[in-house]
Amino acid sequence: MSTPPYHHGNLRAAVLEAAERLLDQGGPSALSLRGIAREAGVSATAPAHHFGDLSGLLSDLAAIGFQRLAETIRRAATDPAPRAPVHAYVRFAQDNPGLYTLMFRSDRLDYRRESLAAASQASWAVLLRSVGSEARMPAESDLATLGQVTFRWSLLHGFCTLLLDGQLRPLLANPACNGDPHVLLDVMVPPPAPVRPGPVPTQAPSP
Amino acid sequence: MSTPPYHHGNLRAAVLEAAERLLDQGGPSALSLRGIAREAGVSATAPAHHFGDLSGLLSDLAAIGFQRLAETIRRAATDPAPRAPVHAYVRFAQDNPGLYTLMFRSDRLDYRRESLAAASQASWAVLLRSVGSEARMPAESDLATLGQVTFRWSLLHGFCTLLLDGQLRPLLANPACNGDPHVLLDVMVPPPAPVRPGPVPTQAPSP
DNA sequence: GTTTTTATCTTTACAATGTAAAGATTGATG
DNA sequence: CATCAATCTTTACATTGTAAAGATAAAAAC
Repeated sequence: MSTPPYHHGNLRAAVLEAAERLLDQGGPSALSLRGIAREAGVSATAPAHHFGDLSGLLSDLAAIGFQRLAETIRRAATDPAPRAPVHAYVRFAQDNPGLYTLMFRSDRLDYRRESLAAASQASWAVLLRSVGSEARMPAESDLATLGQVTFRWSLLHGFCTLLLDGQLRPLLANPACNGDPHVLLDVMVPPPAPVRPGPVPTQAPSP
Repeated sequence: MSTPPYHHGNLRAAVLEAAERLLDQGGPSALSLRGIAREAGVSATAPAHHFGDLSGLLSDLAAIGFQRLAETIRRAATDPAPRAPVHAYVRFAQDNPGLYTLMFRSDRLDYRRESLAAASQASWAVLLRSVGSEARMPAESDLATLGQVTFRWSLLHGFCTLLLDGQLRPLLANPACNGDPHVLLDVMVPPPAPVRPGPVPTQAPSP
């Protein structure tokens, strides 16, 4: 058997893959710099050269998560079913519980990182477009649009967070749910969900 | 100056207070078993005898948080303003960011703990009552009630999580918000919010 | 083609953490 | 008073993040 070469070649990608593997197995708490290096088959301090420190590595991983989530929503938006994006969002969280949790654990991330800031901002564009806004940044929108965006994201993110945290288990134990979160999701999400602009039925009037 | 007595007296309460002090200062990531012991002025392994391990200590602290949150909602429910509980919930998260974050970080908590399980279950009762249900457990409710509960909690929890995580900063930077999350909250929360049962306007019909 | 530089990876080292085990102290119990 | 049990301390060990210095090899310079 040949010893591995001193220079890995593309350790950066290998480390991110190793990290995601551990993330899928043991959740965010299983992500240690040394553990990831071990999984990737390199020395304990090798990743530091590529990512700076642990929060740098996790931030790049979270950035990948935001990119994938945005892509998932973008793709689901082409589905004729009006609530396809909603279910796609939740399914993303279900399919990638560790990654989704990591993405919103700001104490382990560094939002000054270029990669994470860009990916996060790109998610905003997708979100704004989903409520019919042409703006690319929330700062350029009017209050009603902000309300819609906040409403949508809060509802979905809250649901996913509670779900992954196990807080919805008592609800899902109810026979009417049959253990399926999407049943709960269907009775929770307000029905019309206009994709294109127009009057906002579930919105409060301006004070 | 007299040396402190070998037996503290009520170290349990002192440790919890020390923990909350550190939590308020540095967030959940500042909570280490040794650091808490240091803050309480005892040896590093003293808390272990009262709480077992770190997750035990944090679980008891989170349980206190759930009790306080439930009490906050209960008190706000007597306010004539229909949306008082909503604002009270968000204000609780704003006033206790570390505690609120800890309460929903399941990877550091142990829900098999009596204290935490009881406090969490008590929160359910309050939540169910807020939508007019008489049930004390979600398992006893019908699907429509579950939908309402899930809707309310997801929306509020999602908003608070995003807020504390800093994800709403781009929105709050919008001049219309004036940096106040409650402005955003007001345009987000659906208006009628019936406290007592009746037809549910923002709810989807059964499929 | 040889030398120098630079990026990449390893080894070593150190402080901090969680927790297990054993010992010290003290209030309670008989 | 003697014994016990609860409480707290000391000691010890494996693990972590990360800084510093050394080894290796690819790339660049000549």
